[in-house]
Amino acid sequence: MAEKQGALQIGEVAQRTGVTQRTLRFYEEKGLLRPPSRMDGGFRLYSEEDVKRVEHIRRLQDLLGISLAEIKEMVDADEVLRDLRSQYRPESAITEKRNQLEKATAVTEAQFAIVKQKTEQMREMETQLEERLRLFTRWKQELDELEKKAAPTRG
Amino acid sequence: MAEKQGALQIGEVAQRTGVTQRTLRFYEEKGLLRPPSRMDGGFRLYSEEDVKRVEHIRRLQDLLGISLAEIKEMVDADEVLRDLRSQYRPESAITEKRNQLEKATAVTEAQFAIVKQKTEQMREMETQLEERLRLFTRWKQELDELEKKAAPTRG
DNA sequence: AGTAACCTTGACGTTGGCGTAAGGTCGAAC
DNA sequence: GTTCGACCTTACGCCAACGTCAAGGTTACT
Repeated sequence: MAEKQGALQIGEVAQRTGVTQRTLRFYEEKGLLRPPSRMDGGFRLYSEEDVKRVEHIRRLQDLLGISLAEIKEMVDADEVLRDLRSQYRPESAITEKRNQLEKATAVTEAQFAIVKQKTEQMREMETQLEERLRLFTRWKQELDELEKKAAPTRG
Repeated sequence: MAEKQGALQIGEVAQRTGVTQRTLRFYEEKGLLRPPSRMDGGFRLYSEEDVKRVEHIRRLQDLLGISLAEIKEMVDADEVLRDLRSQYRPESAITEKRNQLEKATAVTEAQFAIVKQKTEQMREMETQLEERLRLFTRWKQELDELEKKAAPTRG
């Protein structure tokens, strides 16, 4: 029997996600990744879900440019989400579920607000740059005409 | 005679931009801000343009989440832009101007590409979060109905 | 001329996000 | 049963982006 079906060692995860092994252990240390299962010898065994998680973390880092502490909060919210999804059957403790759901909603709404605002500002910056590019091409044309006047039909 | 009309000391700039004086000196040190003029005693005197610049730097930091080194490149490009704008008269050295213009265009296009890509990804993230929120509200409704069935018309 | 508020440079401290050995263990193959 | 690459923990190192004194000079006002 294999340790686990289709489990990945840290090296493979590192390759596939583009981060270093150090980074993976670091994320685990900081609570961004749940401690993965281990082989008998102690080697870490990651799942495909873990890979997705790492990619998600990196996207947040790259796009939002926020700290790992903040990312941890977001990712913890995702964890709540998974919990809700998995044990959606047991009808016990409905009020607790509702609480979790409320909390997850709140966190997600906060994220959404941030992302929305940033998206808007990004759009503004985009149009600004676009305008600048147009300005440049106009200037180039002006330069062209200046040169024509200065040296008309030479050669 | 005032040292300069409407010039600002470092404290005022700090207040207006929301950064510390240390940060302003730091940016100057790193070449992100041109060394401002000084009073006789050595006090820094900033212009309104400098204020805009600081705000721009912070926007880039916040929105794009990139390093100050990268921001410096962008801001340097802006400087070229200003140069072009100001000495747009002298018709000497047209080819040099064209060169600068080409360079500025290239840099701006690179920035634009980055910003465009990030904007797109942000939009994706935005819609993902939106969907998640919808999912949550659906779940809440389901919970409501579950409760109705479990305890019908009580009280 | 005194003084409070503001500024100067210099230098060391801090925090986040990892990098990089050092020394030992594990796993598979030969 | 040894070899060898992948992995383990521990721990110190490093850079960016400032924070935080310290010791003094400047300005403006009275």
